[in-house]
Amino acid sequence: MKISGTICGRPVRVRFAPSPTGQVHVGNIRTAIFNWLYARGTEGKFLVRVEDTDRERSTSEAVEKLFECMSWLGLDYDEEPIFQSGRLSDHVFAAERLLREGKAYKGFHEQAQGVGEPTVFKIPWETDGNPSVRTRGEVAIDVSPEEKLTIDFRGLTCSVPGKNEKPMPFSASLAGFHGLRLFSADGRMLFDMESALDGIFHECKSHEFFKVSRMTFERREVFFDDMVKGTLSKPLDTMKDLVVLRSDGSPVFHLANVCDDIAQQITCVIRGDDHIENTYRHIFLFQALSSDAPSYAHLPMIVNDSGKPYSKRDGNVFAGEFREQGFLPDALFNFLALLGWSPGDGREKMTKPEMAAAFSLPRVLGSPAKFDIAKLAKLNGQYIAEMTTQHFIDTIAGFAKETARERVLQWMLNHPAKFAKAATLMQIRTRILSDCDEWGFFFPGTITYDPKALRKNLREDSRDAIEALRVIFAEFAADEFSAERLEAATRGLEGSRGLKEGLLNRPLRVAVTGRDSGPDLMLVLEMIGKHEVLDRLAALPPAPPLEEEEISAQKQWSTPSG
RNA sequence: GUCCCUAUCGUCUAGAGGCCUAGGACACCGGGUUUUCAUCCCGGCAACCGGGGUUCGAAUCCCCGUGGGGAUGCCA
Repeated sequence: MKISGTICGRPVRVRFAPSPTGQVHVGNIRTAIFNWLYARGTEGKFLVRVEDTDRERSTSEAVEKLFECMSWLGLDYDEEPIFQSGRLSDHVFAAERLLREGKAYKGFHEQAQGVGEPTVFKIPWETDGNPSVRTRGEVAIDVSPEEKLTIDFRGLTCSVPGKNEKPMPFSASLAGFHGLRLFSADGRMLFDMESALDGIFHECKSHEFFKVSRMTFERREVFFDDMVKGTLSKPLDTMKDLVVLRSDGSPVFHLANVCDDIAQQITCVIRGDDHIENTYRHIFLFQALSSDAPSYAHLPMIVNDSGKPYSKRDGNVFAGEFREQGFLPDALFNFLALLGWSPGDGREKMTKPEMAAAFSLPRVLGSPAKFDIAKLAKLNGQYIAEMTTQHFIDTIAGFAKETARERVLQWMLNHPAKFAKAATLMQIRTRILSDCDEWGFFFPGTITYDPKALRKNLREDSRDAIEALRVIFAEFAADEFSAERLEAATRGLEGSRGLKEGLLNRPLRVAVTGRDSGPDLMLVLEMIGKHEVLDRLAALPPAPPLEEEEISAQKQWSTPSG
């Protein structure tokens, strides 16, 4: 049973609106995922809008990467994507309309000669009957009397006492100051804006005051019900008018974004909570353009260990990096969906349809989440473990091709049967696909030795035993080189030398594979084959000396603490 | 400075006033299985930021702090 696909009767339409900057950040991916989940869970539409107005960074290559990333993750979308750059005339037209209707004005500051003036959207003065604005009551604010206070249709500018009474510049749109009155230090009223309103708005009158030490006004605030965070609000007297068209006539993000949301008939904007401040202003823009503001859901950010936005410095950030390291798209999708959201019943590993069915915006957390790569790796390993062996082999093969892993490709090409067998043995211990780089010991050729393993497991006595095993193994016919016989021979030597059963396994493993852990040793030996095993046993390198780092680490360990 | 958002184990989270002796997962530590490792199973460690209220009762509601983040652009 699916949730109804409508809000107030309108079918759900959400969008993913990334800027194509070459790489797709995990934060953006998660935003896309939440949008997608919401659309799919409500039988709504998931749309894409490429916000490519930053021409410096937006290249066709970047756009291509973006779509490639979405398809990799299985983020299928419903209508033809739109490109913001192609909608320039619409944006400029909207700005002209705002100007014509007196909802915007030209010029903000004194501009340099010869340069045009920006178009500025005015936070509307008149808000009676506006369902997004409410009154919060009378407030009084201290003003620094030594600084000038000016009022005109563009807003109020003054200074307010900060720390140590030091005047801090303050400016805001006029819309926040209904019923404004200015007072001097001795409590005398200097100005009552009510009577001056006509002059300010119709004759562009400007007022200047000195020695104002207090102002009172009726505070009003813009508010909306965020589907994630609940009711959010901001006083109008803390807001400024915003530029919608630059001096050169190009639209800024706010205008383009709102126009396009209107054009795409977006019913719900799901985006990062770094946009909350924008939303307060966008609501007025929607209204000014005769459109109902969509509902909003602001997602908490993904942060690093220090609580800062997760960035390049913190490890993998881009979809491409996860892909190259061998994370599976479904695992990454699943993991990211669980950052800030949970189905509430303890389920973690879920399919896309399961997530879509369980997803709901009110269940999304309001607080930021840290990116824990270890948990992703575990989940990725689970996805790998649950593949059929054939699927795993195909996945590794595809991955090796895609990431141009020459060595791995050579193994596949030259020893297909052995490769398949190696994959079978390694699947359960693979967490990320790039782990396949470590499979070299299965195949003929030089192997690398873990120096620590070599030192620990191949001292003189065990080297002697290994040599004895080599001689025994050499007696085997090639077709007798089976796990059972190898096992029997090894156990036999241990018996005759009075060694504990199994004691030779580790030295033997290190001698042949270069490492001290891995799949069943005898199976591995059988796979590698008589010829190669004997070669390696004969060419055993000496144990390397302790490296300096390790020595100092050992010293630290042996130092009694406290 | 001002404004906005935010606060449960190290991490992701469950938690809608009494089901809470705060549950699960990852990580970590022990034990079992595996002659290793991994998987799997069992167990352990480990949290309600602080202070005030409201209430018979607060992790949960309110206020004030504090910490973290964001905004304060003719960036997106």
